[in-house]
Amino acid sequence: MDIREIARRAKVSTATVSRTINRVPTVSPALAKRVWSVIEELGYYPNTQARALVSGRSRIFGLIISEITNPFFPEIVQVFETIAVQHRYEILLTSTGNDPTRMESAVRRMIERRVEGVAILTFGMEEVLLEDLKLRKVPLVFVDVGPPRPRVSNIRIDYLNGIRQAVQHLAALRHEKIAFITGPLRLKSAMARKQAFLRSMQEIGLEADPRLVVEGDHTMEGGMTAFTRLLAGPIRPTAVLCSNDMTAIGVMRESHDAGISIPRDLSVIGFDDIRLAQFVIPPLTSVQMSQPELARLAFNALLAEVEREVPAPNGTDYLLKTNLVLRESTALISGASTLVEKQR
Amino acid sequence: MDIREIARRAKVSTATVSRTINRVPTVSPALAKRVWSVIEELGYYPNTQARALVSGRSRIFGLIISEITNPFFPEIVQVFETIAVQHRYEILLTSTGNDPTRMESAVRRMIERRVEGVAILTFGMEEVLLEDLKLRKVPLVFVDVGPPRPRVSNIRIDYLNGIRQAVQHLAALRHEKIAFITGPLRLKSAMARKQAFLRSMQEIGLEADPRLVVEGDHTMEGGMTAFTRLLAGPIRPTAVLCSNDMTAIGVMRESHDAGISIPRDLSVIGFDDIRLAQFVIPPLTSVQMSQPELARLAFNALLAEVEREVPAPNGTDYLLKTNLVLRESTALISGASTLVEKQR
DNA sequence: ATGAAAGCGCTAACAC
DNA sequence: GTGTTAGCGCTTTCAT
Repeated sequence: MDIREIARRAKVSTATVSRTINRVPTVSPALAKRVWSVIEELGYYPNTQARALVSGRSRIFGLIISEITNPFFPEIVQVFETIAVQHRYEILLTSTGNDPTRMESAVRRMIERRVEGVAILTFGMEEVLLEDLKLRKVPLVFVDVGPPRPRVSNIRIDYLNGIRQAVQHLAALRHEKIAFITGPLRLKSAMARKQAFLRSMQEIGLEADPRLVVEGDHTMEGGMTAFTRLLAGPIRPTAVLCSNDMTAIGVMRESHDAGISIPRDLSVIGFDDIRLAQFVIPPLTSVQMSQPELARLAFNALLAEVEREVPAPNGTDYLLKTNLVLRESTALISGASTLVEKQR
Repeated sequence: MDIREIARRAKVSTATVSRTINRVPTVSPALAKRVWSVIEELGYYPNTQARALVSGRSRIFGLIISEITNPFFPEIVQVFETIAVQHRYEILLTSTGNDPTRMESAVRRMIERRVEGVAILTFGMEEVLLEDLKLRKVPLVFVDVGPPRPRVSNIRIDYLNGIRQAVQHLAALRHEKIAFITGPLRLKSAMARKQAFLRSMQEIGLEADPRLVVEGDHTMEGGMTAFTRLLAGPIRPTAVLCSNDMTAIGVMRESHDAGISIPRDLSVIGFDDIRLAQFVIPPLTSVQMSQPELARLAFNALLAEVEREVPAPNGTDYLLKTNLVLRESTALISGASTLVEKQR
């Protein structure tokens, strides 16, 4: 069953059927009605590959993330997909696991399917592997790390805002010995978080003791290890700020095993505000980097680029703010029972 | 750049280029080499839509799940995708949120893209909405609920095996007042779990008190509510088995708020063994329904159906076992310090 | 073993 | 307004 079959039965040309389906306004209502009724009757659905072939538009966007099993990403995927469907786009999803081989194969698949744009939300720096896409002038959107080029957009994260709030929140609770567990420092995003922490401490005249800044790797296990090192060190922190939520969850886990009660003995703050942060016990205070918002920005960046006639010479920048969300993992240093009130 | 360009530069016909790309063995090595080198040089990638159009094979499978943000699904998506890529398939992913409208739109999109098969892993019963797919003889694979039809396969879950292990584990720890929090009972999978619980209790001569069986909805909030109802009831359970992990996490959360210590005062067991089960405090003992295995079965079912010449009249059944995974949320009823040893 | 050519299902330019 | 028709980029007979 194809467009000709419909044309025959509706006694019109294939062009009219095509116009009807694409809602071209010049089709007379009478004919349109006849065509639609045949379409309904036969349960006809146009063939996307054929449409894509002739129109030169696949209506597919690529979405590259690190790992769908990393709790940071599912919500991004969900929102991205929802918006895509609303705009009649399909998405080609790939988890690369930061494996260059998989990244390469993802790029090949995307080119073969002729994606109209790709969002690279890995926070990594596999930029080189994307040469093939750039060559083809496929619109790209990165987080923080995209090069200044036409058709390459960037979502800039304002790490400082939320981290400053976190530090000031801890300071307000009388904490001074505040530790920071970083992410893998080869990641620009991890480095930026660390810098934001140091700066925030300095701003309020607190010294960020180098012995209280240890490197993690953004996993729960990494958080556990890092916290163990912290405990073994010369200074016992009363609060610890983590470069992401999984790290913070590792700290909570390790604290529990070590008999340290949160928030009574130790205040903990995460970063990202993944959903899981609400589920742990106690619910984790975290610096929110809105995943829905990130997904929305990424999609809109691609869509804007696709629709733009003349691309900006250095791409476009978008800004994503971060904000502290208070829950129950922080308290006054005294260890008194005064818990910080829940925000929600 | 297209296949003609390659043909021209390699001084062969487009047919030869096509054969080379598709590794048809009759192409002479000399020509093949020439063709490949032109392909490399120009960075040519064949256009998938054109191939799909002429070959009639899209090399796309649909994957329908409830919600990617439900921690049960990310690993399934990950494994399904990985296997798909290995077989040069792409996947069209949809979260329906059990919303019939979204289900309908998903089906339409999948037909328009001419998917070669669809895995429906929603544990729901939106079967009616899939009529259009069945009409087109698209291979389908369900969990438990697929009708006996050609080209419709089923993955049958052996709920009893794991739930029996869970009940016997609790019994071995001297628990007798064992509660069960069900899922939404309109779901066949939730009903099957409940039945498995009742039967397991009966098998070992324990009475499943109806007042200890309450309905939840497979969410954390539902687990909290259900457990509250349990606490308000006439009998105080010493152990609670939950229809899924999120429910169990709700119970843990509520227990924490109520000052009930797990596993000292209450043993808790979940179902599904999502990754999150390892992250909560204490790590949750759970009945594992292997998500990688489920994904693998689903993919292979579709692939087998695509490659089968003559479909089995009533589809094919596959079996997925369940097994108890011991962690730290269960203990002897005495409340003594004897913790069950970790399995890993 | 290789090439010429038909055609997959659709859109869009052009003609009326 | 509506129809005719030439492709979109590829695979696949059918000749040779």
